[in-house]
Amino acid sequence: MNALGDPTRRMIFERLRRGPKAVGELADGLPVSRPAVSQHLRVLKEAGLVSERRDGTRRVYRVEPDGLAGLRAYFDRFWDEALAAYAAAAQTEEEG
Amino acid sequence: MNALGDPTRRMIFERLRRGPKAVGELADGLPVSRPAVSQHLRVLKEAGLVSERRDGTRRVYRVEPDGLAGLRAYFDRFWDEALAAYAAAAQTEEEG
DNA sequence: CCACTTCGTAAGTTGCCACTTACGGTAAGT
DNA sequence: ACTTACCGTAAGTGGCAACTTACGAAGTGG
Repeated sequence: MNALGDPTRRMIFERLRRGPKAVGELADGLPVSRPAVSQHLRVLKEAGLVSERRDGTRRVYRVEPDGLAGLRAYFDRFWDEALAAYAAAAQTEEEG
Repeated sequence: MNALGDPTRRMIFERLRRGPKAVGELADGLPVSRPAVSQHLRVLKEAGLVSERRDGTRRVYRVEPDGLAGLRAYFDRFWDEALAAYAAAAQTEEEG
């Protein structure tokens, strides 16, 4: 969650959702240098949102479904609770 | 999305999902001062995640369902695309 | 009218983090 | 062995944002 706070990191993550990409590929078209992308990928990796596969001298990164599922679960739970609280408040107001 | 990057702001938002709360209420129990909470609430408000209602000298904040729905939609779309890309990659590998 | 509560904002400071450049390491080709 | 491609990391810097304190505005009650 903290990991997706940075806009650049979100761009990287969004590019990765289309499919696996190497670091250089990701850096092309992004307004930051390749090392910067590399550092962002480390953060995303530590957050469990991406994983890495070595392919020769290249490192191919891809979205990690489990990490993404965690985020989804977080928001689903949030959604449910918020909606329940909302309904409860509306009913309380109706009764009062 | 940027708005939920900060941990303190997430705490505030999570407290708000249980139901509406005033600024002072939110600040109690949080490790930051009341003005800090107020500033965070402004950010959340500009992001469309919370809304404000005046009640005497108090300002009661609550989660804005539309904003929350936007986040949910973002992740749903992300989830779908990532999964589709994943399935496509798996099939390509199977064929190859 | 005055005291009290609740809050937003202004101003200033500090710490962090996103970024760059420079470097070293590993794999593949010739 | 040499070169080239691709990448992670170290080191250093700048800017931003999260925080504090201080203050003023708006509402309520005696």
